[in-house]
Amino acid sequence: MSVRLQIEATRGSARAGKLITPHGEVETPVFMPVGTLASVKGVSQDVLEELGVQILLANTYHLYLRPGIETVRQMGGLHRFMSWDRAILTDSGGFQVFSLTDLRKVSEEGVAFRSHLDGSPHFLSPEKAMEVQIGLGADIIMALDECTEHPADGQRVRASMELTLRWAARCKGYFEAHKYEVAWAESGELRSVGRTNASAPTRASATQALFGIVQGGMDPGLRRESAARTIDIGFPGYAIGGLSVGEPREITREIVLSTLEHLPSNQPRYLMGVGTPEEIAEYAQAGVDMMDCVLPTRAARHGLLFTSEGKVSIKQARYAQDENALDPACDCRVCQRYSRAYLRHLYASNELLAQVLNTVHNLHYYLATMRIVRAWIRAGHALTPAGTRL
RNA sequence: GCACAGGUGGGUGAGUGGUUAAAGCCAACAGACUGUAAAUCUGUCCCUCUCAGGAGGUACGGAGGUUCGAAUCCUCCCCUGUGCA
Repeated sequence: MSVRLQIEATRGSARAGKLITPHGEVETPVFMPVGTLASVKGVSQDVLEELGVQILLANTYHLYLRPGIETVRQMGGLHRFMSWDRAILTDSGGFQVFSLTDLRKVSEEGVAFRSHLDGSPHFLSPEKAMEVQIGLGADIIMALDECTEHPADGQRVRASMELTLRWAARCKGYFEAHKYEVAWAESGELRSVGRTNASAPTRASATQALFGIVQGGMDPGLRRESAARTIDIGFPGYAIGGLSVGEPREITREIVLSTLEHLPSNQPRYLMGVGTPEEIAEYAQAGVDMMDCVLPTRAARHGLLFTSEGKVSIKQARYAQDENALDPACDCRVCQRYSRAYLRHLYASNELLAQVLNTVHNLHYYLATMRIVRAWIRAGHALTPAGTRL
C-alpha cells in the first residue's frame, strides 16, 4: 500500500500520529524543511538528522534542470544521491508556475518554461512531472497544479482550479500506470527501469505516494468544490495549495480552516508553504498534519531569527555587545554555545558560519514548536499563548 | 631643491563653469522575506525646520580672486605620491 497516516491521538480537530513512508515513520504534525536543490541551504544532512528532521522537501523543476533527472537516476535516486535515508517529498513544479511567472506560459497541455539558469526551453506537463518525480523517487510526490496568483477574479480562479483538477486526473493516470518504474529499492539497487510495469512491485515502488492539491483561490466555495472533486479523483493524501501568495494572513487562516473541514479525516493533510512559527502551531492545532516553508531557512540567511521572545533581527546594532544567548530558552547547539554579539559579528562580516548557525537555530525552533504541539495533542492539556510561541 | 601627478561627503571614486547636497560602489542604519530565480530585495545615509510638497544653512585641502554663477578657471600657501638631483 501507499504512504498512510496512522492517527494515534486527537484533540479537537488536531491529530497526532505517524506518517508511514518507505523511508521510515514521520511523527505528525510535522514541519518539513525545504531543500529545493536537494540541499537545505547551509545545513548538512548529518546536522539535519541531529536536529530531528524527519522529512525534507525537494523540487521537481529545479532538480530536473540541474543536475537533471538522468543523473539522479544514475546515482541511485534522490535519497542515495543526497545521502538522506529519511523521507523526502518532492514538489511538482506547480509553485514555479506561480513564482516564475515571467518565464513560463501555461496551456491545457502543461507549462512551457524558459530555464532561469540558461534560458533554454522546457515543457512540464502533468505526465512529465510524474515521470520526473517517479525518477527522483521521493516518498511523497505532488500532482502538478497551477498555484493561482492573488489577486485574481472569480472567473480566473475557477478556470485555474478546473485546470488543476484536469491535471490532477492526468497525474494520477500516469502515476498509476508507471509507478512501478521507481528505479531503486530500499537497497539502493537499480530496479525495473523499463517502461512497462510488468515487474513485481518492490517495497519502494509499492509505497511511493502521489498527493493531490486543492486550489480555489480565496473563495471558500471554490475551495470546497476543489476539495470534493480532488477527493473524487482519489489520492492517499491531500494538500492545500495556493496560499501564502500575498493575501492577508486573516484570509489565509479563513481558507485553511474552512478547507480542512472538507478533507478526509483519516488521510494526511498537507498545508503547502506555510508559515511563521505562530502559524504552523495554529494550523497544526487545527488539524494540519504536514507543513513546509522556506521562511525559517531564508529568514535565517537574512539575519532574522525566531525565538521564544519573538523575532530577533540579529543584524541590529543593539546586539553588537550582547553577551546573551540568542534565545535563552532554547536548547539548540547555537544558543548553547554562542552569544548574540558573535552571531551579529558573523552576519555583519558575511561569514558563511552565520548562515549555518542561523539556519540551525531557526530549524530547531520550528521543529521544537511542532514537538510541543504534538505533545499538546497527545497529552491533552491546554497550550498557553506563550507556549505556542516557544 | 626641481619636475610631474594628485588632494571631493565615514571609505573608495565620478564629476572639469550652471540642470551638483554632489553618480556608482562599499561601510553604516532600518525594514521586508511564508510549496526558494532569494548569502536576496527595499529604504535611509551633511545639519536644522517642515502644512511632508518642500524651506533654509553649511560643504569638494586653506586663503584670496575671476564670474550673474566655481568642486570645476586664476594666484599664493599647506599636504600626499612618483621621478630626478
